[in-house]
Amino acid sequence: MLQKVRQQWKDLVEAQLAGYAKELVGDDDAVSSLPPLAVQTPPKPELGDIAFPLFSYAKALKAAPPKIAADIKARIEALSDRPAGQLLLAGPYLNVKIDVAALAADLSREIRSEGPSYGCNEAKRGMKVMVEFSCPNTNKPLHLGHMRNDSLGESVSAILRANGAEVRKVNLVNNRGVHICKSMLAYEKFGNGETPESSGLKGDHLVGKYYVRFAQWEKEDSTAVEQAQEMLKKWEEGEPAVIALWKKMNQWTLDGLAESYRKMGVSFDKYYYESDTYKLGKDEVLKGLEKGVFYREADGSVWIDLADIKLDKKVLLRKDGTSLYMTQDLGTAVARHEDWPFDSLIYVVASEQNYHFKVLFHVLGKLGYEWAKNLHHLSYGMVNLPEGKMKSREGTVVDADDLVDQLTSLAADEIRAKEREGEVGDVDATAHAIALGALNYYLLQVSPTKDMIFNPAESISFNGNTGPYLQYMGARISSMLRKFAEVETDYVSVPFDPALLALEDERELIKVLASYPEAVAKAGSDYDPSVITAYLYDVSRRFSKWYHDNQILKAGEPALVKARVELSSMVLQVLRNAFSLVGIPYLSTM
RNA sequence: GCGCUCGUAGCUCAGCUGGAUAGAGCGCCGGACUUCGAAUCCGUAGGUCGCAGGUUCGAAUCCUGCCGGGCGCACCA
Repeated sequence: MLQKVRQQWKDLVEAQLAGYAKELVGDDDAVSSLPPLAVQTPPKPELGDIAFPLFSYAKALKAAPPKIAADIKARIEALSDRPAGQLLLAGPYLNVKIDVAALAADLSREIRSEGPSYGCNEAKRGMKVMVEFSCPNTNKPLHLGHMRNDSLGESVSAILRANGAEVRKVNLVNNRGVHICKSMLAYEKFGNGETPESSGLKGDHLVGKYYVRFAQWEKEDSTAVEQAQEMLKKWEEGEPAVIALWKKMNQWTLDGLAESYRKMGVSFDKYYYESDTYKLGKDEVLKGLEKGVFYREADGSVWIDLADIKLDKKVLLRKDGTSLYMTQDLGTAVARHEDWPFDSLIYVVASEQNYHFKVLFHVLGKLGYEWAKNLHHLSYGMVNLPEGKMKSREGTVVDADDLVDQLTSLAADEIRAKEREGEVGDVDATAHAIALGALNYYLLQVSPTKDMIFNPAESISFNGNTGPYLQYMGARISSMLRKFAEVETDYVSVPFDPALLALEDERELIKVLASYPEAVAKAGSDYDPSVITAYLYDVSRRFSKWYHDNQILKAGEPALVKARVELSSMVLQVLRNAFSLVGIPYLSTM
């Protein structure tokens, strides 16, 4: 919306620059070789709303930028038909102060008619995008690292939907392998038939307990790992007792994970299990061999030479003909494309695997899959603690369930401390929503590629730049609108007059609201939820300052009340829309 | 050693497709509640944007080198 206004002015200035160049220099070459016009935002509101820096035209036009700015300004002002707004000179910049009242009028209409879909666009209309995330192991519960993954996966999926894509969220559960056998073995040896029911432990925590137990036992018995490998062999041979134990324990974990996901607001359209996919890919590799894009070593193993992307050689099939991680991922990608012919597939996986995905995508391209060029690895950095890395051996791993519970109980304490139980109604549900808002916002605030430090003390703070702060702004506006609703009948005949929103804070707020669609588009093309979190904070901060300094319901003049209420309700709609993209539950009271 | 990645205020982070005095939050210090919910708002202090070159009218932003942190470099996943 703001984009449109900007473009309008850009076209106009560009056209005038061309005309000006022709007059000044005289030939068409001078016109066609003009540098492109940059569009910027002035650093201070009093300098205008749109800025056109003219430095780069000095050479071509043989004139000083301030003079060019002045001349272009004069030319535009001489036009009879031009967009509403005012031109300002600021040295080498030609700035525009746009007609914010007109913008506000359009914005109000648009937000009212589009509601929850205000900000959405059609950029990816018709595109099928698969998003893979979470991918837990079935030998332990989720921890903080998974939470960053899940937050990103959910958020990116929502963002892509807002950009018009058809999204399918998928999970690939890692339910087989030696590490799974380790917890099985330890359970067999030390479990004494314990169950989630008998122990009172959540299934995934119970299984995790035996994974830890294995690590302990491994130190006492040097044959432990060997025994686990034997168990894996039996699993692969389908030995009934092993399969039965595997099924039982996997189910415990999966039930536990399902509960964690529910608690975290995470869901999937489809689950894939590695036990079904781990043998895939062999055919793909053999096809590649036929095509001559791979080669076979004397020992029978199959390789690809990655010299063309300046990497080493990589094994794709073992000498005994069995699959590897890479083989599996090749096969899984192909199988999924057959399942659901996506245009693009996004893997939300930690940056440790950058190399793996670089190779995977390249190999798929070599195999001739044209969709390979639309595969994307959404790589994210580690989550560390203030003391350093999380280490399972040192017991510093932050458990996902514990964290959510802890935050929920702190939020509940806060509600009680503020004596808001009555207004809030369901304290637990509200506290839980606050906990999720706090967590998702904290995790999504940081650019995905960067490692981040998770400071528990800071994450549980509900003040400052936090999820609850944003939720609070939403709740405040809702509260105010409820009050307004009681007297709304008095205002039905009062029209919304956007010209009354002339304060600087109001102008800025309107512009920010009008730029929301651009934030959604950028978040979508960059696969970056932090664009939305930053946007949310910007809107909230501006709103709270304005709201603090100015009265809304008590503004006096009915027309002014109406205008400010209208602005507030626009802010609320945008907040809610953006909340839904980053996993922050909206609360009408808190 | 090679590759990828990050290095901005005491701490946690924005800003990075080059542009006008580098921004927030936390913390510190100091203000604002008989007034639409103070989970709020305002103000002060705090930065050679890792270092050195280069490109440019202009560099936190682009290029090169160096230094420092992280990750990766298995016929493991």
